[in-house]
Amino acid sequence: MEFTEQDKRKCPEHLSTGECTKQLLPVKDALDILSGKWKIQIIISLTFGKKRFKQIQREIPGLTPKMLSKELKELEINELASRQVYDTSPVTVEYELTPYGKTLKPLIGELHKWGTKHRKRVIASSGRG
Amino acid sequence: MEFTEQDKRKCPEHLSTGECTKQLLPVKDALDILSGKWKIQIIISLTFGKKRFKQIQREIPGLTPKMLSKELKELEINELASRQVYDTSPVTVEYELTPYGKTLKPLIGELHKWGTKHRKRVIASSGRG
DNA sequence: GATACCGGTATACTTTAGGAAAGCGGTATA
DNA sequence: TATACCGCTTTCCTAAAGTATACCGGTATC
Repeated sequence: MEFTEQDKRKCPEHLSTGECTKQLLPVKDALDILSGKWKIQIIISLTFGKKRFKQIQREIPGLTPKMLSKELKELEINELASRQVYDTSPVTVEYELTPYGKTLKPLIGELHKWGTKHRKRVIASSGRG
Repeated sequence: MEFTEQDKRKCPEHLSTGECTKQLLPVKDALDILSGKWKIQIIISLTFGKKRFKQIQREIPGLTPKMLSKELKELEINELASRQVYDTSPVTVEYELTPYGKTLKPLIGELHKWGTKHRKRVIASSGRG
């Protein structure tokens, strides 16, 4: 049996491949920055205002200092969060979303929106099942 | 030195913690489904229409059959994609986004939007640095 | 002097994600 | 008979992500 003609009708590979790869890169960039178990949780925590190290850790259950430290460094490198050291003793350190970091809000909003709907859907269907 | 009063002014923990954890769960749900190296790429590929197994693999460079198979199964379980088997021989299998899967489009749109801006920003600053 | 807070680091470990390569039954093609 | 396509699965392995635990200098509290 011959599939070639069928393929062209059902799966217009020649039309999609170029567009597809063009879409891929920026989406991957965004996910690189947001993925990982803790990063978004930290960002969300910071959307509610300045926070100190231990304070973030207390807000996010299970987060170890090693992970928090590592993630905060990455957020700093990507200029999404800033670190302020106050010359008190012992030192006070505050983390804050940068204006650039705040540009993530619509995206997080969409994640929240879709996640909420999905949650309802899953709960509803598990109730039935 | 006393930090307690300062803390209350700068870091209103009592105001944010409840809200923060409320935001966390749905966002984590959404990321659970989208994170991983291939899932979004596969979803994007499917937004351009029905695709066959090998066709998806060809469109996404580096994607092994093992990974594709695994990710497609997860997409099916989450009802984001559907699998259609045609009784030809050898068998023809087509994957397609479900209507529910298509509800991800705005979210992917935001990922794309932010990713694109970020990309420009990074390229611009690496040019300066 | 013991304890507890702060903002982390260091070390060692486990777990997970992902990659490489081969192979399966079935069919068609040379 | 050999090769190549389809839609996968299996096995083995590495690298990265994440966890557990202890610790550091400094200060304040009991």
